Amino acid sequence: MHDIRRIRKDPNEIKESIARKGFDADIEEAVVIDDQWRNRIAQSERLKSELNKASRDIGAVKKAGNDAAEEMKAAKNIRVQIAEIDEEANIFKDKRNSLLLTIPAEPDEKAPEGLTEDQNVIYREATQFSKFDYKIIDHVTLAEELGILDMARGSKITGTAFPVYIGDGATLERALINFMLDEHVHNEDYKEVFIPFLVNRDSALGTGQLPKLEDDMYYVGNDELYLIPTSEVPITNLHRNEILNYKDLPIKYTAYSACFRREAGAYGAETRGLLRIHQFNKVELVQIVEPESSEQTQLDILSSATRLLDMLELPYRVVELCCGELSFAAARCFDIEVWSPATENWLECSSISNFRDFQARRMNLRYREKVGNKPNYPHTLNGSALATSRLMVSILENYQTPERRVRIPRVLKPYMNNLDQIRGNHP
RNA sequence: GGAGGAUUAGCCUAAUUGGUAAGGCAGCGGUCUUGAAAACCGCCGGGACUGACGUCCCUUGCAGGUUCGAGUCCUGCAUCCUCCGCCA
Repeated sequence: MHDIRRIRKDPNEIKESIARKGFDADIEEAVVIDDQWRNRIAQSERLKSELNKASRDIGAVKKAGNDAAEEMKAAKNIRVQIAEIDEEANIFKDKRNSLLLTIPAEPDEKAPEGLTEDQNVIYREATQFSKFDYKIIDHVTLAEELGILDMARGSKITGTAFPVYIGDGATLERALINFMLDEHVHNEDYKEVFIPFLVNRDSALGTGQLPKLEDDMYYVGNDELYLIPTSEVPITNLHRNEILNYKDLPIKYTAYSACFRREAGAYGAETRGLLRIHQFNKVELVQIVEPESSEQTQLDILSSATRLLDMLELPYRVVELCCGELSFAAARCFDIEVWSPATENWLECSSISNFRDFQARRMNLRYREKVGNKPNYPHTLNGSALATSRLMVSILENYQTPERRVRIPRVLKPYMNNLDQIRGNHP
């Protein structure tokens, strides 16, 4: 949520800024409503001051054994006035806040201009491609042939685009997750957390999934809970409504979670097999840092993620999103894309975002630079490192042999009982 | 799910029949000291207004209610503890 004081100072600054994202918002209206709120609050506080004084006087009169009926009557009158004014104040406050909650984060100065995908910028050119002198078949055909993936049964037990991994496929999925977590925890200094996969409404509002993405989340009505679309939501919200000590920063968390996305309206060729599924696995990195260091932190997270792809020896490139492609809460974002040789497509397997103070403000997350100082908003960042489903696609295709087997990437072998190849049903 | 108890600022602990949150520890700044400790002084939940000094409002798990006035009384909810029930 944006700083209403800043908006009041210069409504056009934010208006122009979010226009880079292709957004428009009635910011003047928010200021008008805020004026109304301020007006009521000032009145209310003046009356409360009067009431407090009157009450203390009544106490003194009664203690002295005198009658205070008149004074009590007057005081009651003040209370009634306060109730009326507070009610109005709350209406204005709610109205102002729900308006503010629909205004997206401002893009970073460095975010490239543009509103559509083709205006994204290649931030880092593709790494070395594998050369094949035989035909590579696509991941679904191969995986189902090998018997390590079963889309049809997933569809039977749950619905379309809920994959079932079987045998070495299931082990490979688990190997990827464990490999990535181990790297972040043991070869970097992230703290591992295991979080709930359902969150309440306040959490989803805090990181900015709500109100905009309501239709993209699975909602459990009985308990008013949302299935998480990413572990960013529970992890970042761990410190919602807290005031952190500057000595605690940076906070670095990593977690595995299943992620659930309804992907409303998304069907077609791009959804084939594991390309776009309703439940997938992801290892996430989240950092809470002081504002001055967030730009560097985002690059750090980017290299933590690309390091995994280097180790997995998969071809990838890094794309920086233009303003219009940035998510609601993001100020700047890098996507990492792995190569699918069968379809000759780039597949997004990571998104690394700097939210600056946008999420912190929404969730009232603050830190104190020094004792006695006013609390300040930290910057929050996160990045997938990495989402497994498209890695799986890329592994199945890039590590495919002429015999239609799949070699196991070197770094994953220890996690696969030193298995060399997935042979599946092939001899 | 049921019964009983608990929740006061980072931690610990007070507050008479309802009278407007007292204190300790830790922490930070200062005086003193060669340095440190001790001692002493100040700060030590959030917010609004103000150039500043300050003034005011809110805060006893959360949300309501009763009252001139609520940590205290009433209702609902949450969390924790104990016991019972259920359960991978």
